[in-house]
Amino acid sequence: MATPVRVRFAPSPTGYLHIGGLRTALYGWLFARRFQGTFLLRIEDTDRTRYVEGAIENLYRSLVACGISPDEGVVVENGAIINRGDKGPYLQSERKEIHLHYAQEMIEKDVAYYCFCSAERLDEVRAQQQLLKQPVMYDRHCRHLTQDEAKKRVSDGETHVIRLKVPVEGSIKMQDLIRGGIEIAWSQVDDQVLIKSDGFPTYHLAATCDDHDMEISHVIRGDEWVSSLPKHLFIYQAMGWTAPEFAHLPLLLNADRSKLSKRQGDVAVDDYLNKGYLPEALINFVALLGWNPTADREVFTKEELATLFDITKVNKGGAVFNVEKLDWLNTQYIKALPVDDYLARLRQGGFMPEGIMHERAARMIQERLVKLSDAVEVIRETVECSDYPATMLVWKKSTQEEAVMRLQATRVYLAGKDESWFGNLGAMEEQTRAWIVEKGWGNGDTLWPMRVALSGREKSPGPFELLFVTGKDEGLVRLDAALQKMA
RNA sequence: GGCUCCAUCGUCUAACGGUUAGGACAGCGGCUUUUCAAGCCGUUAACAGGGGUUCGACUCCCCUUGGAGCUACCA
Repeated sequence: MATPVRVRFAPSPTGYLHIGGLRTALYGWLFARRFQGTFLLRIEDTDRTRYVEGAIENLYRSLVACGISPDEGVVVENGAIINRGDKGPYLQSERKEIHLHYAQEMIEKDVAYYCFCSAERLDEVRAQQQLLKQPVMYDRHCRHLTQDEAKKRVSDGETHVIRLKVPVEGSIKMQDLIRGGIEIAWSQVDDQVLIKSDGFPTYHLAATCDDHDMEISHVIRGDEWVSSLPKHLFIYQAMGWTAPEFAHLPLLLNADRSKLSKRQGDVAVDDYLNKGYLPEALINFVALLGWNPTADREVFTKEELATLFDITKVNKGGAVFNVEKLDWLNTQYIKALPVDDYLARLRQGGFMPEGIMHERAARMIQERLVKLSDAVEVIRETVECSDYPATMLVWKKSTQEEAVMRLQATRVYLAGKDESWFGNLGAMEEQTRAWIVEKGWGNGDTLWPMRVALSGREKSPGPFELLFVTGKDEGLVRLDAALQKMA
């Protein structure tokens, strides 16, 4: 590839990073990595009415947490939003003058015009068109004003916008990396507003000019933009610029196949991270929504994905965000975590109370966690011995007498062991099983009462895991309590 | 309403004219087993419908149906 690959992720600072945004960003990142290109972050904040305080920081933090931080563009350092790179500024609101300049240039080239129509008039036109079931678009009332007249009204201070003067006839054939060819008739394309009456640009002008100025080689964005592609292409052509390549990503869907939205589950990346989904798992999962590198593998690091990524193989249809598969993936990732890393993440997420028993419990449950936040409850259940009826101590195929007898023997057996013996799960289990065999007992009639005595629960981790967690002293205390219950 | 796009198991997907349509999640069954979870093994389940093109269509074309997006001085 001759020109360097430069891809941007350009969200609006209207809240948190949406899961769909994460995938868009990820595909951009993967694409950039695949071709040793640059991944940059631009903030599209031209709509001042929708700006949310702190949103940029949140967006950035989420990207970094997922390991796809930008190489260039807007970055947050020590809490401050700064521009990194020589194609800035990367905050669109700081480019207002540049956009205005381009818009005026377009007026000179006669591919844009001033429009003085009031919001009321526009509403009326729209209502009328809807009533007649006609295509709803601007009626081009001001398109035929002479430039001199229009300029005079502008200099007289009349409020105005600048609109794109798109062709009225023929059609445009466009190429999309994912969809292939798309053709749209110009009769279907509106004279879109480029500069709003407040002087700020709309997305169409700002994104197009900025992509050009920032030398973006590939525009990777959501599906919702395909229908405005003609306008963007027209701007490139009118300005004499070389257009980048485009790739429009299919949408992420709710279970009912509607556009992924709040309501049916969380949509903010933060929500998932806070619940203890590992960023690696989230990335892996989201990458596979709409694309798959092989026929027989599911678990990939993002570096592996980057070497395999082929944007032309991305699916055209939308993909349902299926949390169950995310859960499974997350379990895989948690299990694969080195213990220290695992414990550190539990602490960091506030999912593990301090205390030796809690830490031991955390080690024991690593395999059974779906997400880190589940640890809170599972640790508690593993550490605490809840109250229970004496009858629970009796195994289904056994009797109370036998349970008492086994528990007594077990107590004596365990009392004879060193504290350190309880720290080696493997040996503990092996030796105890051998001891049971030696006694001629059954696993069920011995281990069941032991496990219930240690946990107070019908369902719990195994007796050896529990002993590992309680240690010698607490273990004996619980056995005594059980014996007491049956006395 | 108009325009554009999309369509393989319930879900995510593989297939790039010739396969018994493959994998994964979920489900179901079994093994293991002191319970639960995990694990292991097995299994149910799909080419939306109709026309073409072709010796041969999941793959190409058309129509129908269904779905989605857009249709703002929001992005």
